[in-house]
Amino acid sequence: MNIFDIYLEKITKIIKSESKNNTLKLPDKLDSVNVEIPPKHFDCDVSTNVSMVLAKPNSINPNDLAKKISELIKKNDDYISNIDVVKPGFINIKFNQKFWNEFIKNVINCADDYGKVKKLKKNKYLVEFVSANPTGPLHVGHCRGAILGDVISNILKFNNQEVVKEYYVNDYGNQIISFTRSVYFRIREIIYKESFPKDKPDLYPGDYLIDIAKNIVNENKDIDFSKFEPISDKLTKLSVDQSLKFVKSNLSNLGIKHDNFISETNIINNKEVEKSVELLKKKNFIYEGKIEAPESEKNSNWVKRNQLLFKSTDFGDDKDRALQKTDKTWTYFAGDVAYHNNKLNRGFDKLINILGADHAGYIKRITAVVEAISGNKTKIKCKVSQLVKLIKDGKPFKMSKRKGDYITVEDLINEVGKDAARFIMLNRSSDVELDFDFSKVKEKSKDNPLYYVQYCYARICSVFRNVNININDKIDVKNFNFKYSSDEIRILKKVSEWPKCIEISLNKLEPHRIPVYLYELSSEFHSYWNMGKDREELRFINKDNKLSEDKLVFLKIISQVIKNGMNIVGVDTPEKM
RNA sequence: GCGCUCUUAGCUCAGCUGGAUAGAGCAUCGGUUUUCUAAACCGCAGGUCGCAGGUUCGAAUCCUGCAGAGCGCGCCA
Repeated sequence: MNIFDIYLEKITKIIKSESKNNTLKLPDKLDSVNVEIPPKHFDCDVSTNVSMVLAKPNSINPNDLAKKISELIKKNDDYISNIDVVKPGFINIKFNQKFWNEFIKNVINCADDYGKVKKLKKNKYLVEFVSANPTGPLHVGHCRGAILGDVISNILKFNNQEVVKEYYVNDYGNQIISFTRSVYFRIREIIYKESFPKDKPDLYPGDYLIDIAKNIVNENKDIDFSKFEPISDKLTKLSVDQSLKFVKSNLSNLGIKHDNFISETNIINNKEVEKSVELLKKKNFIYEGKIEAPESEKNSNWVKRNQLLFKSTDFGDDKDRALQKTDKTWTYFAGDVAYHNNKLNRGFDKLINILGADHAGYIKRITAVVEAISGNKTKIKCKVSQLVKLIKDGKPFKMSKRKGDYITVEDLINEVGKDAARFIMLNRSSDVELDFDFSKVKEKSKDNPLYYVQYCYARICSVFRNVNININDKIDVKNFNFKYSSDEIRILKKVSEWPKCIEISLNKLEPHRIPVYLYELSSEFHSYWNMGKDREELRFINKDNKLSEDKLVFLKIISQVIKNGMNIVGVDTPEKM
């Protein structure tokens, strides 16, 4: 039940019917008419700008028009206790007890579904996220994008959308060759006691390669490791598999599970690149040509060469993009073209890619590919997760690949826990760089928004515990008739904003709104709780050690919203803290 | 040089896709526990929404220009 939508519908109906009677002129579009949350200092529950939008086409003062429309709204509506017209022409509506009764019954009946966007067309989504190179465990930088993608998927699923979560494995190209060679040297270290060549810059030095090498040696007694060349393909596959084991375990520590892992090598071996290039050629988006040196290469020995290019400039990209190297192998981009063609062939309605800030420059060419192949039928939305600045002991902490100052996801989870990592990483808009302060995240206080929200839930649970009622029991509210004070209604208003929070998070793919909202709701609740210290009538449990029906239902719906929200964020709601 | 993102209180950030007197937390200072969980609450103070124009009845929000910060710009992936 989204009370803002309900009243927007109602108001739209009223003005349309007035327009039919020729008593009101409407503009071409009614998009800008809205029903919103009024600022705090007004004593009302919802407000609308309808008269300001309609004033101009009717050449009438918005205040006068507001008076006329507010009369029409109030007529035949016995849920309104008061309706005001305020300064520029806002109409402010205050609801009566009957309204809040209906509202509460509705929330109780919706239960786990409360907040879902109604009348939403069911779409098939593909969310691609993380897709980090399979050359080692995930580090903290990957973490934010991972959580962002996971929670965006949760929001979509909460709204009954079909979602496939996918990880694209870049197991092809030069980096993987270096990686495999590094593993090979580690294997020689184990078997032939040769020390690892530390001076070669193209090798991966990390200690985790030792574990990978050990596992490979132990699990493949039949392989002859004496020479690299004969086993290179096999070793590549084994190394990537081992590496992905780390990655999957990291993700699972974060509470994340992908549905698919798609291998770039498979895509290339299946000739999907050739097929995609053929397709684009037919559509006239591919040609042979030369590209200019980038600005950063102006002074180097850049050589212009003829090569296969994709016309991404047709779609607003800075330059056309190369598909093939001189040695005729495919570029990374070519593989990605094929991968996106593959996505499109699987019949998704919408594609979502979560990228790290360092890959933002890639967005234009990939949206260009999707547009070119699908003929603009399937939309792709790329979300960028900005950098995470680590702060330890009040100082910025720079990560480098050198041993020792490299924080992995595992380190992070060990230090702060899955829930704190998820909640804190989500608590900010993904467009903004995030300060991640280790000491603060571990703190069990108000400084830590996770505990603040969880504590709210735990407090509610403790009330239920004290009166021996199971918080998860269903409540039959059919015959209830509640009476709430203005302090309680203030919280109910916040509860009524939940569907709106979900709707915006969904439309804009901005999960940070959920933790922000949950914090605000919790704040209202903690505030109310403390009022009970001075005013006995505001306590939940009365003198006879009973919980009134009013309070029971009141607590129930707050806990319900917190639970629904925390489920989406993917963190626990402990009943005791 | 070009592209993307950002700039709101001393610090870290929200701000509902254009609304009303711009909101939180931290830090500072002061107060609240014989009472349902003080991991909490209450109060004081703090603002030229980077700057300059424009669109509009109305701009922190949209457009243009400028300044600053970050990231990126390969036949790497």
